[in-house]
Amino acid sequence: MEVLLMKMPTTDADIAQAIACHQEDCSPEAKKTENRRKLHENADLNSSSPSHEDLVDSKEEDELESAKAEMGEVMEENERLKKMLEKIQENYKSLQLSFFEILQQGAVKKSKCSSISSDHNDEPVVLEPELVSLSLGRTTPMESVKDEKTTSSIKSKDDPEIKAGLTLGLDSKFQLSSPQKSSEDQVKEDDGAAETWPPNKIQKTTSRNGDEDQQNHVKRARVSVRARCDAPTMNDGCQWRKYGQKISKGNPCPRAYYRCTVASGCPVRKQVQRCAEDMSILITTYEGNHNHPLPVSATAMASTTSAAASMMLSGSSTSQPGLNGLNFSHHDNSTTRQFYLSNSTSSSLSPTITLDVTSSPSHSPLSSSNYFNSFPTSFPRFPRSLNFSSSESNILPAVWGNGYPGYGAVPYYQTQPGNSILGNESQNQIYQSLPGNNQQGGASQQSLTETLTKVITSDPSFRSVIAAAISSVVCNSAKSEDQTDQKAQHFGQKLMQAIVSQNEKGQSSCSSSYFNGLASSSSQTRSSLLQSSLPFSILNSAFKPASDDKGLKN
DNA sequence: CGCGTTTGACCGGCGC
DNA sequence: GCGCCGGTCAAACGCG
Repeated sequence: MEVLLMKMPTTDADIAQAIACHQEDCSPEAKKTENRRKLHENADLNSSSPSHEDLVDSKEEDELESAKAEMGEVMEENERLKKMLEKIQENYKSLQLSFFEILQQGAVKKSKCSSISSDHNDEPVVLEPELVSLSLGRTTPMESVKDEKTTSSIKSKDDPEIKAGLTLGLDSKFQLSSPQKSSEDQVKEDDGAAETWPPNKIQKTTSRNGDEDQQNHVKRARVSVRARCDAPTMNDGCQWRKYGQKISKGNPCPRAYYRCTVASGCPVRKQVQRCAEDMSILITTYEGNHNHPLPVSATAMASTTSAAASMMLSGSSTSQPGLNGLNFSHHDNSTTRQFYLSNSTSSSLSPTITLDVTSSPSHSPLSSSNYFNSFPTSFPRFPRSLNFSSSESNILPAVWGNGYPGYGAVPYYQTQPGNSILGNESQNQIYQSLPGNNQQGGASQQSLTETLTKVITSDPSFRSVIAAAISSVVCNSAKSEDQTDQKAQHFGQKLMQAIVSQNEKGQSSCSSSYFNGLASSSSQTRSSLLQSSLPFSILNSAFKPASDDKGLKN
């Protein structure tokens, strides 16, 4: 049983090995041999005192009897253990089968759902069977359709979103726009369709099932990026239009609401707000997925946020208590990286993952822990946070922060006294050196891309995040017999290997070890692990043929 | 004139 | 039921 306690057998080979080990250690044959050896030793010793021969004989017989009895017991126990092992093995297999059945059922539902949606919207809607697993215990696709129907009937104003194929609204459909994609044809990052972003729309839906309602809430993932930034907004490569501003409670700085205007009907929104305790920190919260091709420079940010969201959702998509609530934390030489996975049953309507790309925590008045504690008003439980506070990522916000003069309000570095204490001259230099009328400026965006690339390749946490997202594609592809998917799978595996090797070369991190742990398992174990612990739809659009999105408007 | 921002009103959820 | 709060809308306004 020690074997079982130490390591659950995950494959048939493991189980067989466990049984073999157990037999080797505790088999009656082994015991018998041992007893015989002992008896022989005793006999040798006793032979030196023939006067006690009779006594010895009777003793030997007694010992023999007791040994036999002991052997019998051991054999019985061994049999019991064998049976237990077999039972466990059977249970494991049946559970595995059930799991895959659930996945397949989800796929069928999703397909039906998509077809219904396409009928409803008069727009071709891409079937995304890969997204199926995401609804694992979270939400049913049908419910999403219900949401959209309700929405469309209640709020016809937002029809563009719906017409654009905005069905199956799942915020969880954060998808990574891969570098390949951006370098190629800029296929649609996401049929983004999948967003029913405005929370009130979802909230409007009268869910008959509280559980499903909760599931919807859980799926509404946000990615919040904390960055030192002088500009009113970060230049993430997208075009944004401000549609509102509010003074939120507990923060003297107004929160600005932006909507993506790259394509009409794009459901992506972002909220921009200065950190109350450090005006130099800009908190940008992204929600939703773009339903249009993104500029090259925008794919970097989209990829980052999508991958981060995928990590978070990978935690929320499983109901294992061991995963949710985990606090992965690692300390390297100079920085602390933290990855909080909150309980999936969090009361927070929008689980948020935070990418902290501010300078080193020691430079910021907000240490990571303080930062987390500063959240309770909006996210009462544990916000999920990826803290990329490191010196090398320090320049990132500056690049993001070159801003859109045409979009932003009065720059905060002019109006906010707090910014006068910014000790980040390099940021200002970068910002000021950028062309004033640059909106999709090549230079700045190139530098953004380069910076992001730097960060991604230098930060093991980032790599892990992306690796996790990639792995989801690999898993999806593994289930598909489609040749394209197999290619994608092959590519994903290569990429994973590359990332893992990068991680191994670099500093150790919790995230990387997390990923390495997955990668170092046997392939069978790994695939099952990944399937059970990671989101399955994060990256799919990245490998989707561009034609898949041709039905979308814009 | 078109486009984007501003800003007060409005809406819905949530807690008491 | 009421008030608070976050989020959105849309008319008014400004700018090029």
